Amino acid sequence: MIRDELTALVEQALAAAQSAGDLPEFAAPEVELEHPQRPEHGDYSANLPLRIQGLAHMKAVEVAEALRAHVPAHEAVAAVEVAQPGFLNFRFDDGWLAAQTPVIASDAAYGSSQAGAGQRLQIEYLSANPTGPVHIANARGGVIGSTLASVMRAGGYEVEEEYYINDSGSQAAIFGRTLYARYQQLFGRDAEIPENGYPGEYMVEIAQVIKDEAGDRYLKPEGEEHDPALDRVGIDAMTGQIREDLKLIGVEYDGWFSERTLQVEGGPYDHVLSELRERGHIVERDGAVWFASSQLGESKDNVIIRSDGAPTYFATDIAYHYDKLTDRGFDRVIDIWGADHQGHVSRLKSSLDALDIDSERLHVLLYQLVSLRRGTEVVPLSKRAGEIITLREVVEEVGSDATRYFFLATSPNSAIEFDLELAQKQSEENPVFYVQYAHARIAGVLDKAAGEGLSSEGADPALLTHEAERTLLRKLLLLPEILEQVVETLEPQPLPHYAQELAGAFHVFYTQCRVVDEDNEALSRARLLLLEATRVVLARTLSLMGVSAPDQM
RNA sequence: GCCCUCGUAGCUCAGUGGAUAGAGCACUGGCCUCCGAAGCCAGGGGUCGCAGGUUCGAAUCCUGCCGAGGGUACCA
Repeated sequence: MIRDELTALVEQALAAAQSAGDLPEFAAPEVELEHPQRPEHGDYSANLPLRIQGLAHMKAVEVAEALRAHVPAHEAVAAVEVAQPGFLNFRFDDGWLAAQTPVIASDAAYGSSQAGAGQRLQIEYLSANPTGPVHIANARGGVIGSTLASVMRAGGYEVEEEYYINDSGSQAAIFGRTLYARYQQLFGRDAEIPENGYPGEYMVEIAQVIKDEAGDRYLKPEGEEHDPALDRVGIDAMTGQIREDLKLIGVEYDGWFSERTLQVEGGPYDHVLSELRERGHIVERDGAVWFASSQLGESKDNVIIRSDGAPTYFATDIAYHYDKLTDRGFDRVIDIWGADHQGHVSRLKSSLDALDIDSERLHVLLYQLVSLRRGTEVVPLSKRAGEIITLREVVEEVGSDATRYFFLATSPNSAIEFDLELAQKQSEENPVFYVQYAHARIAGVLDKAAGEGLSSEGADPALLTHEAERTLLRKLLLLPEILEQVVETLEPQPLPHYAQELAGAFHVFYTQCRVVDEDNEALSRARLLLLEATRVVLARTLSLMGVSAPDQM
């Protein structure tokens, strides 16, 4: 991308200035260019002179002058200027800028890179317990995860998206007991929902579906334990519903991984346990088996097998990550978790290190929790509370595009509040429509032009000299940098903000520059080309966010 | 108590070492005989929680304090 080329110019200027004796020899920090806020400061700015003034024992402005004298010529650069208190500013050449239009317009994958080429990356996200429907707070992880997956693919990674199904353990057991109670009730028995069970109505619906399909196959004599096969049927039904609900917001996985399969004889769970035991990381105490994590600098030990013989979530999670990072051979794994799992990060990483797996290959991205409100009233989110606001309900009211945009535009580090009462209103005011409207407008103009027999064929981009045209072009050139930033920080929020800026630049252009003009066909063709380039970048940005790019609204 | 995250315009939030801190919503005023007014233009509104420190330069980094959310289970 252009920024890297200009960065190289500064590095070359430094080396040349030093070898010419205009600057003393010293090891300089890495050169980084930034975008000045004010247009009069140019398109890119290097603060290197300010950072090395001490090393050079010179005033920053003098350093900048020495560098400027050695900056090699470049087709994209019209001017290199020194500004107080010691910046080195670069200004684009208008001809070069305009010439980027056809390059962008013809590259549907504009902004892609090969940063992750040859690396297999797994992103695991959402993975809500399959003990109830997906609710709106779960959706935040789904939107972040699916967007990151798209962006990482654009960054050259080979990406697999996975949902980890917690189908064993105590929550699954309680789910099974609740389901059996509901199932029995359908046969007229006076069964009670267990304490800490799942009282929601959806359990009745699942029981009904099972009864419709299997009749009384799972009905045992009163007082007898229920058939564990019922649990699996129930979990499968719930998982199927989750899968369908997530499609509503454009979340689809490459794989669904069952926690239970880790525990087969001789599987990852057995292996990890014996491996940890051999390496001396296991202690037994109070009838339970512990991972001796305090020896590894953790604040405490952690139970991995409870005194009732059942593995904890932590134990199977070690096995799960072992499986991903060794057996399945991913180079990197990204887990996206709600902040309520924050305490789990450090002990999981320490367990991987204990198994000689470099825990740096695992990135856990935490997002702060979503709270729900209806007006001034706080709505509880727990599945074990009666009321559940499902993702499906919210999406049907607010729409997938507005929901995704809402979750993408805020930093994962900020807790957010979803107000159901304002959801509809907020959706109408959602900036996503501002962006989509830009896309629809472009489609409309291209359509009109085609109707009049006009196209961008043979366009001369050098005619794009209007201030609004150049501003728009400058925005188009930013996409590669935005994608690189998301790949590096694993935070998606630059995408929607960029989309909004780009749409804004387009709307200004549209207001000031008439595209289809019978009296000036050459200019019309050039502007149509600019529209095509803008459409490529807008559509690409929206597509990476999982938001639709409509031709009409 | 200890650990993690947050505190920026009336509201919702961007901005994580640069030059005069931004956007959307809300508010005030203006712009459609002309490609979509879901748009554009102009305006008001800020001690960037508080106090120190580091730096040529701090909303951004460090320390302390205040406030909010989360964690600190033989739940997941």
